Amino acid sequence: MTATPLPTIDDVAVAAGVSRQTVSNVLNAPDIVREATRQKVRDAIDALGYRPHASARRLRTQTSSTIGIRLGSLSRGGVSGAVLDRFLHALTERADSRGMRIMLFTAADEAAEIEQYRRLRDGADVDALVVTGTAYGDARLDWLADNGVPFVAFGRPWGSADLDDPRRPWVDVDGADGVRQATVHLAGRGLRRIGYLGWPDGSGTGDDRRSGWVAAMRELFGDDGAADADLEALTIRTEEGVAPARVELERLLAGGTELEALVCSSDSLALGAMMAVREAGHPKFPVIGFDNTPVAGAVGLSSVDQQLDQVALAVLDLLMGEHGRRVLNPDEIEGARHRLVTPKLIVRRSSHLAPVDEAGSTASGTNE
Amino acid sequence: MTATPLPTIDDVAVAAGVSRQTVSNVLNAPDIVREATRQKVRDAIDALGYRPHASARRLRTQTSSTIGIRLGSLSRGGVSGAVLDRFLHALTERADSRGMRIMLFTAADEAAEIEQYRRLRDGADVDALVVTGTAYGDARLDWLADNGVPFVAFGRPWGSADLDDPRRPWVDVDGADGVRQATVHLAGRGLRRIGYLGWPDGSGTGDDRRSGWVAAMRELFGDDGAADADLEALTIRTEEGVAPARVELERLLAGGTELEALVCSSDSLALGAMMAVREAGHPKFPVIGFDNTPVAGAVGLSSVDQQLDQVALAVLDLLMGEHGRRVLNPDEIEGARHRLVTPKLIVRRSSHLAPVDEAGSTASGTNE
DNA sequence: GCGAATTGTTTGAACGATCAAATCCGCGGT
DNA sequence: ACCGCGGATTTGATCGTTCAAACAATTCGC
Repeated sequence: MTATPLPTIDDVAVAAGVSRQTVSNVLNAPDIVREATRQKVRDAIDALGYRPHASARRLRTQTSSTIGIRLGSLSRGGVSGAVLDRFLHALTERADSRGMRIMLFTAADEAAEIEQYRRLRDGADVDALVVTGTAYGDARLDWLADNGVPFVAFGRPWGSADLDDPRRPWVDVDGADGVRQATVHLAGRGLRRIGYLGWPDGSGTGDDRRSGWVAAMRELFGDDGAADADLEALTIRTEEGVAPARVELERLLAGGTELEALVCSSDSLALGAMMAVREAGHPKFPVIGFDNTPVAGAVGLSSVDQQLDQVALAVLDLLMGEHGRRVLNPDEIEGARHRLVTPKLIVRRSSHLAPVDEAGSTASGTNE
Repeated sequence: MTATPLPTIDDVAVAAGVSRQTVSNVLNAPDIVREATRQKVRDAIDALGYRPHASARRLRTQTSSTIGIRLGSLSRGGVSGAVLDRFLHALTERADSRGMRIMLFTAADEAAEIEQYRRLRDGADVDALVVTGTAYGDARLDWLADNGVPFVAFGRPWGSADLDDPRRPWVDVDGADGVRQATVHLAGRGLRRIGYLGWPDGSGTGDDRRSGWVAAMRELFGDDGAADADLEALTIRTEEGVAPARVELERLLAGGTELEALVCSSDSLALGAMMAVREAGHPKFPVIGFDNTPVAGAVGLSSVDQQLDQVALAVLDLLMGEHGRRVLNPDEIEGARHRLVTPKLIVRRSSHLAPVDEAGSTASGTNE
C-alpha cells in the first residue's frame, strides 16, 4: 500500500532502449532527435507515466520556472485590496500558459520583504519577482536592480529620476486616461460642473489620476470654465476609505454646492460619496469610481476597469520576452522596459444607487 | 558585473574548518553538534551570507515545503469570490510561519484540476494540496485519497458516506451555527418573523446554513410559531447574486409580507435584499449577510465572519500536526481528521443602508 | 571511395544538499 | 594498558536531472 516510487528518466531510458540523455532531449529539444527514436521514447514515457522531477531539473539548470509575489497582510484588505487579488488571478492564468508558476509569500514591512527576496533568490525558489504597490524612492526596486534579480513592478517607480531606466521595468495602468474617459463620458451627458474626489497630493497614483481629470476639463471647457482656480474649487481631497469620503461629502453638501457629478480615484471613495449624496436626496447624482471592484458591480457603480489581464500579460512579456518560456536576464532584454495599459470605463446604470441616465430614459451610452 | 556565484555548503564548511555534514547538522539538527563548533559554523554562515539551496535540498529529501492551491478562474469572481482570496491571505501567512510556501495553479474544470494535481505531485512541486469548493461526490478527493497525496479540503465532502473518513480530512465553517447566531441576535432585538433568504435546496453549504436558522427558530419560538409550514413560508430561495435576490424581494414586497427581518446565506443575497427593501421604503428593515466580505463592511451590512484565519490554522494543523514543520503522510496521522470552525457574527450599524438599531438609539449589541 | 563535415546518441561529471555508515575522540571500568 | 562506549565529526553514496564532451553513424564533396 506504500506509494510506488515514481519512474525516473533512467527507467524510461531502459524501457525505450535508449540513453538518459536521449530521453532528456525528447523532452527539452525534440528537434534534435530522430523521429523514430522520438516516438519510441514518447511511448515509453506514456507507458510508465513518467514526469520529470522538478527539483532535480531546477538543481541542474539553476532555474525554477516560478515567479514570486508578495501577498500583503490581511489588515490592508479594504475594498481596494481586491485589485491585487484580481491581478493575482490573471497573473496565475497567464503564467500557467507560459509554463510558469506563482509562489506567494508575505512580509510585514519593506525590510522584511527585501529579506524575503534574498531568501527566495538564494534558495533558487523563484526566477523573478513581481513587485506591487510601488512608492516614491522604493528601496525594493533598488535592491532588486542592484542584485541583478529579474523583476517587474506593477506600478510606476514614481520616485525614480528616469522612468525609462531599463534596470527598473514596470507595467502600470494609465490612471490619467481612465479618469479622462470618465470625465468625458459625464460631459457627454451634458454635465459641466464635474468634480474630482481623490486622495491628498503626494501619491504618484493619485496625482496621476487627477491629472487626467484636469486635462479633460481643460480640453472640454477651455480656460474660461476650467481655470486653475475653478478646478481647485471642484477638487475634494480625503483619505482612502468609504467613511472618510462620506463624511467629507456630507460636509460639502451641508454647505451647499454646485457640483453636478463626481469622478473618484477609487471605488471606496465613490461608494462613500454615493452614500452621502443619496442620503442628501440626490438619487440621480452621477458618481464614477476607479478599480471596478466587485462592490461596484454589486451596487451598480460605474467604474474604470484596470484591465488586469492585460497588465498580467504585459508583466510576463517584460520578464520573458514576447513568446519566451523562460525568464530573461536583465542584459538579454531588448525593446521598451515598461508598458502602460489603457483602462476601460465600465458604465453601469443601476437606477437605485447611482442612476446616470438622463431623465428616466434608458437610452444611449456604452454598456458592457 | 556578472552575479557572483552563491556560496554553497562546502564553502561554509571550508571557511569554518569543518565538514559539509556538520554545517548541514547545524542547520537541521543543531542539538547534536557541540556548542563551540556550532558557533564557529554560524559565524561562517553569516560571514558568507550562505543560504541552503532549496532545490538541492528538495531533491535529496524528496520534499518541497510547498502547498498547492487552485485559484479559480476569473469568471467566478463576484462578491463572494473574495472569500477564497481572504483565505489565501490567511493561509499564506500561517504557512510562512511554519516554513511552508503556497504555490498557485489554475484549471478550467475538474478533470484539468486532477491533471494538475498529478503534475504537481509527480514533479515533487508540492507536498500537499488544499482543495476548495467541494461538491457532492467530489472526484478530486477520491483521486487524492486513492493516490496517497496529502491534502485537506476546505469545505465538507458532502457526498461522502462517512464524514469521519480519515482518508478525507477537511476543515469547514459551521454555517449552521453562524446563521443561528444571526437569528438569535435578531430575536434578541424583539423581532419574531425572521425570514431566511438562501439558495435552492441541494447545495451542502446552503442546506447546512438554513438548518441553523430552522434550529434557532424552533428553539426560540417553539412549535407554535415555528412549525414546518411557518418556516417554509418564511423561506425565500433564489440563485446566488445581488440581482436575483433583489428581484425576488421586490416581487415579495409587491405582494405584501409580514417579514420583519432577514437572514441570508451570502452577502450578495443580503445586499440585493437590502437594496430592495430600502427602495420599498423600509430603511430600518434588518438584514444580515454571510461571509463578511469587504462589501459588507463598506455598506455597513452585518454579516457572519468565517474566521478564515482559524480555518487556515486548522488546515495546517491537519496537514502537519499541531506543531510539525513538515507535511505528514496520511498514515502518520493521529486524532480527528477534520475541524469545524465556529464563525462570528459581526454586527454593524450603518444607519444608511441597513440600520439595525432600535429607534435611533446606538445602544447595546456586540460590535467588533 | 576516403577524409571531413554533419547528425544522432551515449557517457562521465556536475548541480548542492542530506542520509547512512564509518571514523575519531575522550573517558570510565576492569 | 586495554576495551568498550557514546557523542561528535567526517566520508562516501545518492537524489534525478542536464551539460559538455566523446563517440558512432551518416552524409557530403571531390
